[in-house]
Amino acid sequence: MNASTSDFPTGSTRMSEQMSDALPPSEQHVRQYAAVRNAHETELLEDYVELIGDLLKYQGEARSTDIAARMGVSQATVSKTVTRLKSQGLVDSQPYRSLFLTEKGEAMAEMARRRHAIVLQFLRALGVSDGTARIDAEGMEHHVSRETLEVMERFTRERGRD
Amino acid sequence: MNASTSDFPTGSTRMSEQMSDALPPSEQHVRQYAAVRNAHETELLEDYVELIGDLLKYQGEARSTDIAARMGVSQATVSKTVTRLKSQGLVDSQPYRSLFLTEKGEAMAEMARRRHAIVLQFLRALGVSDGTARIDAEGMEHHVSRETLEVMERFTRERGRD
DNA sequence: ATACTATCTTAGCCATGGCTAACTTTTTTC
DNA sequence: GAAAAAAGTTAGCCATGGCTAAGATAGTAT
Repeated sequence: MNASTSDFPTGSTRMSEQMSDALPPSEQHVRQYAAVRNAHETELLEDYVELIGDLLKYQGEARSTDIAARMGVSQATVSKTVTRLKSQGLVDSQPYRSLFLTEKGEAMAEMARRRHAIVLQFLRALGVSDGTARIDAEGMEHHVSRETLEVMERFTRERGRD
Repeated sequence: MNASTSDFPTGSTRMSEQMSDALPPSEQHVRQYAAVRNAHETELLEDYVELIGDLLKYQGEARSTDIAARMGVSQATVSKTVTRLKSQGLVDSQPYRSLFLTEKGEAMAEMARRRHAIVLQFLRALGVSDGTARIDAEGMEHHVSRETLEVMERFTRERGRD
């Protein structure tokens, strides 16, 4: 099981002083859930594109095998997803050859990479251990708005760096 | 071709410094993605259970209509998901009647509610606006580990301006 | 009591994202 | 240069999470 589902800090939260647990107005509530569903749609594609970009950058090549190995997924699954990436104009490749990013894919990768880095550095600046920060950043990055990213960046700049 | 050899282009010994964008070792990378996939599995069920708990608490009843309206989803979708919740022993209900949480569902709801509150309060304490904090918290909450939650709690307690 | 309305369920569709198994192509090795 | 290994693809399975349309049940008004 996942740490984030089974574990919980034992300290009390004093949330009774705050309305944080009251139901938001319906329309706002809908927007929240819609935002989450929306993020989920692109999440996996962003992860692929980000990983492909990193592989190209650090290993010169992005092969399906490497992706499968790093994502912990079968090659067949990678193949299928890559088809989708190509149909969305994010990736370019010849059969049985290395993968490349289109301009659009490049832009998405760069955005994802930057966002990932901001979240990761923020968590570390906050005092979270490296291993945990990496895991949490991977999951959180797709759900952090522009505004929050800016706040995180500022925080890291001002108080960060141990 | 495949250079599974040097994942970490060396140079800096302190990878907490500037290595934030380098590829982590494969096994660690796999763990990161696995954690995300894992979180996704329970994410929706947690959201339902949390919402049902809130509805029971603040409206006395949890009807499919309310859930559909708040989640921005069709009643049919709610019906289907509730079937799954029941099969997992999280929810209890008679056909055409209000929904209730089992003990297990109650526990999950309580956990989700507290985690949600911690993340939300943390974001606000950080300086993120309320609307954005609500949206981001909804997406982030499922990906925040116990360790990070504790750090967030401490931060809110010490520097929080509620 | 009947009819209308709101709520809930079921059936059947689609896309996504996993998997295994079987096959093809490319690369390596001898 | 042929055989073996590795890499990539395709086909077909499954569960999830959306949807619409149609039917069943419950609640409310007349």
